[in-house]
Amino acid sequence: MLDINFIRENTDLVKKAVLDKEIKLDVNELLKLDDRRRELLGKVEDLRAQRNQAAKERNIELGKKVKGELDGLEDELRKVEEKFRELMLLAPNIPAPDAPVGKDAQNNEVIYKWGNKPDFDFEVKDHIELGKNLDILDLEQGAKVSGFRGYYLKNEGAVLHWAILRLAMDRILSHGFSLMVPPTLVHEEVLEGSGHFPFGKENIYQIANPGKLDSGEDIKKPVFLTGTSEPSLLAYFMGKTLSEEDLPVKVAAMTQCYRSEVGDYGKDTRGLYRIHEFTKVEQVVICSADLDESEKLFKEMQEISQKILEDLGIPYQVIATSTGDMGAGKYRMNDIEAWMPGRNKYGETHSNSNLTDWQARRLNIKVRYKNEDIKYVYTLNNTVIASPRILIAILENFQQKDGSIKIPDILIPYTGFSEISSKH
RNA sequence: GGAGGGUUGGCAGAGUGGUAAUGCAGUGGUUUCGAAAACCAUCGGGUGAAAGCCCUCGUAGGUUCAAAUCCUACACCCUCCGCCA
Repeated sequence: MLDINFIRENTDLVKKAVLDKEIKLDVNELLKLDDRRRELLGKVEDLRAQRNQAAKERNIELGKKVKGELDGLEDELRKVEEKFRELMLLAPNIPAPDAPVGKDAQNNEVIYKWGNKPDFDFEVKDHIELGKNLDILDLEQGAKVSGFRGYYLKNEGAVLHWAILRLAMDRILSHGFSLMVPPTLVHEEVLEGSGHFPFGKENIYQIANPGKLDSGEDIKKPVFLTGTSEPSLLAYFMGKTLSEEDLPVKVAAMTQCYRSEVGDYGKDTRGLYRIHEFTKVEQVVICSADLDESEKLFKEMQEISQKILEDLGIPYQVIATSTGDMGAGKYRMNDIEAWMPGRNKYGETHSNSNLTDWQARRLNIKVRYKNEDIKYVYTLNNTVIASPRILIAILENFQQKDGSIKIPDILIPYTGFSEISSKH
C-alpha cells in the first residue's frame, strides 16, 4: 500500500509505476474517490462533533436532529471507503530507479555471473532420468498419489533434500537470524498484508473444509495454504509498533510451501521444476524506514544465498528483475538462477526482495524512534534455499559418466555419503 | 464433552447509560561534576502549523438523542471436572 498523500503529490510517478508494472488500476479514479471520501469524512466528523456536544449538554432534541443527518452520510462513507480500500490495495510500490523497465521477464538483466558450466564428455541426462535410474525420485507414483506435478523423493534423494535444507538452516542461524515455526494455514488478511492478495490469488490454495466451531457450526472465515513462509513471518508483527532498538528484526523459517500454479498450465510440465509443494528456508527482515539501510540488508541476504551456491559449486547468475516481473509491492527484486544442464539453461532458484514500506502499511507494522517519531518499517525477504528445485542443479551438474552423482563436499557432513550410485 | 471466570494504553488497574480515573514504565526538561531522587511537561491512533476535531475499551452487529457500560453472535485467554494421549 502507498500513502494516499504520496499518490496525490506524486501522481505521475505512481502512474508510471502502474504502467511499468502492468497493474490494472485507474489512478485518476482512485484520486476522485479519495476526494469524495475526504468530503464525506469532513461532513461526518462535523456531525459527530455536534452529536458529542449534544450528549455533553444532554440536548436530546439536537441529538435526534443530528442522528437523522448522520445515518445516511455514514452509510455512504462506509461504501466509499470500502471501494477506496479496494483500489488502494492495487496501488504498486515505486520500483528502484535502476530497476530494468519492461513488461516481463524478457527485460530482466543479468547483473552477475559465477562459476564455470560443467563440460561433459558424455551425453548429459536430466534429473528425471538420473533420479529414476538411481531410484531416488518417483514421479509416476507421485502423480498417482497426489496428481499432476506430484513426486516422491526416495532413499539418497530424500536424504539429499533434507541435507541441503539443514545446511541452509545452519547458515541463517550463523548469520544471526532467529528461527520461527510459523503457520502455513492463514487467514485472508495475512496474504492481503503481504501483497499476495489480490494479485496472486489464483496461485494460492484455499481450504475447502476449514473445520467446525465448538458450537458445531461450520467455520466461515476462509483459510489458505501459504506458498511461502513470508506472509506468516511478517504477520507475526502485524498491528505492532516496534521500538527502534528492536530493529532490524531478522527471522527465518523452514516450511512446506503450496502453489496451485493455475496460471502456469503447460509450463515446465516435467520433473521437479514446477511442483505444487516444496520446502523452503526463507528469511525475512524488518528494518528501519531507511532506504540505505534496507539496501544494505538486501545485499547481506543476497550474499548469503550466493555463498551457498558457491560452496555447493553450482554455477549461477544473478538477475535484476524488470518492473513488469517483480510484483506490485516490490522496490527491488533480484533472482538467482542456477545452471541446470538437463534444461541447458539457467533456472530460477532464489528470489530476494526489498518492499520498502509497502507491506508494512498493509500490515500496520510501525517503529517508534527515540525522538518519538513513528514510521512504517521497511520489509525484505529472501530465499535461502528451496528444495527439491535446487536438487535439479545438484543432480544435473554433478552427474558422472556412469550415471552416479558426486555430492558437493559441503554437503557430505549432512548426507553421510559422498556419492549416489545405483545399487538398489 | 460439561461448568464457571475474564478481555480497557507498553504493563498494572478504576470506570454498570451522559462521552475513558490513577499508578508504574517510557520520552523531553529543571537540578547535578555525573547519576539517583525530586520537580515540571509529555505519554493510544489519525488529521492539523497550532488550537481543535474525529476515532479507540477483544471483533462484528443491534437498542438509544447518547454505549467501555444494555442486547445478540463470534474470537481469544484462564480455572475446574470428564475423556484421550
